[in-house]
Amino acid sequence: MENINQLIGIKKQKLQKMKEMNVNPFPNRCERTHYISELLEKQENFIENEEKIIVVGRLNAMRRQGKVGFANITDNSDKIQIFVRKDTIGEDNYEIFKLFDLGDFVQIDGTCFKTKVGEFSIRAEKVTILSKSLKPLPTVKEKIVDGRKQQYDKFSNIELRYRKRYLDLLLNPEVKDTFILRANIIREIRNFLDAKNYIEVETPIMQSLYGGANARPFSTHHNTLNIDLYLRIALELYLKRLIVGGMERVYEIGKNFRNEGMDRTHNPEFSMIELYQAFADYNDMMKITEDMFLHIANTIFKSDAVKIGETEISFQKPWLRASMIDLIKDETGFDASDFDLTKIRNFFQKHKLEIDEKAGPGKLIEELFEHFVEPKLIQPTFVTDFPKEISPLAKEKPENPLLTERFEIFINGNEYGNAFTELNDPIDQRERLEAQVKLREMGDTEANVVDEDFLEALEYGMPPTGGLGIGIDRLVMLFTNNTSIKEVILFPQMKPEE
RNA sequence: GGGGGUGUAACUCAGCGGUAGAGUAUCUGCCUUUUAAGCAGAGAGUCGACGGUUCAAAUCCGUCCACCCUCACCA
Repeated sequence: MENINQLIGIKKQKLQKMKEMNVNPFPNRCERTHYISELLEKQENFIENEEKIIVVGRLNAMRRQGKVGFANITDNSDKIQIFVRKDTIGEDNYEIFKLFDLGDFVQIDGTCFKTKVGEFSIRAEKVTILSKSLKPLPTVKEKIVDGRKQQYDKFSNIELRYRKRYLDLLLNPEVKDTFILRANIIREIRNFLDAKNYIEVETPIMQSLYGGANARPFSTHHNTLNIDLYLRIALELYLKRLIVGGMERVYEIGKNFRNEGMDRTHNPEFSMIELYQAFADYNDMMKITEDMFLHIANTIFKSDAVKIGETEISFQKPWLRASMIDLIKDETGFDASDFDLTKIRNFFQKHKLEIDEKAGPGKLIEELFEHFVEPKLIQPTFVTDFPKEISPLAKEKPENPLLTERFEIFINGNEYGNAFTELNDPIDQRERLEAQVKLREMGDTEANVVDEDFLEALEYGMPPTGGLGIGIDRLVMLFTNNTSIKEVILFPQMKPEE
């Protein structure tokens, strides 16, 4: 502790010296004629014209040698070496230069040239402090070995990286790349849907009733209204109201909040896209899913596939499609199609799996799927026909009332999305939600609640509709080859320090 | 919640019962084309927190905290 204060003290002294020299260490304005990347792209031009240029950036390396010095500065576009010579910039300005620290933001006026060893650089004619850094940035040194960048003392402490993401972004360029990719992926989702005449909407995050998923909510309180509110756990029920309202194609990209455990694939607040299309069903949602993933892969990665470790995941159509019950049968030989609870429980016992006594056959079938099948679904797969018992918002299959027209998307052993032919029969919907309430009374804290306003909307009439939800964070993980959700969320949830 | 791991200087790490170490960063000196600049020197630490064992604890033991991995729970 003493030490860091000492380092800060030294920097404050330099700041004080600048003030004594009548130099404002935090000026209000600066100038810039070029981004660094613009100089690098047309190096020869800038050298030949001897054009006066001005760049701004953060100082991230300094090699001073007597009356001359080299430094590297970085802006949002790239980095460049600057060459500062006492004879050129003058004695007073050189005194300022000597007070520069790593981490300072500076403005460099000068011209471009190549050094003796051939590095494209800026010969400074004037250096200006733009913002003095008081806390020492961790130092990461780089060296190019055989054309590859070798880093030394990389800023790699995971906890520090997440808690101080600004340092992570600054010191680990690949982290910034991940979040740029995230932004691009979301943009391409929008482009894809906008081109199909979907309307992007925003629905309430604070809701007096929550629904649309099985999850425990966060709750809060509105003082003026004096009511308790919940943070949404899904977008679903409000988007369906819009379908009732005649918006035939809608989507929303936004955060959901679930008051549950956290791990490599779960953050309490996470981003989802949900889209709904009137006069469509879950088959249409499969097509949209395939096309959307392909669109992202094609536009951003110029490819139909991504590589995860040694595995290549191909998004080429058509993806595999198989029903949950068939997949279980293929994998284990067990036929659960009759939903015989005793038979299913016996199968659980045979495999020494823990049985949830309160669970019905549908829930247990899902558990069998998760245990035996899910990890093996590597290539993109639509797992279809979920038990009705665990799908309270999905329409049942006409030929089998135990099942629904629902699918989930599985890739590389993980779930990426959920979709169904939406239940639009208000009487059936009421029964399903009331069944959920019974589950809640039996202690299931994640069961749905009855949303009378939503049911009323259905009573006015909702057209046949297909709906689809995809986890944005996991999608980004997939496309950026990350195994932790914290790597794709800028500020993941952390316990407070101290 | 169970199991395993990590926590030492601003950063990256070594040390694992006997006076707290290295590299980088910082400071001082020398140095007008360096690039992980160099050379010489200096300063910098409640060894995550609190207890215990011991003549002696960064090191052994216990409790707690944070983070990571994993299983369970959960989308």
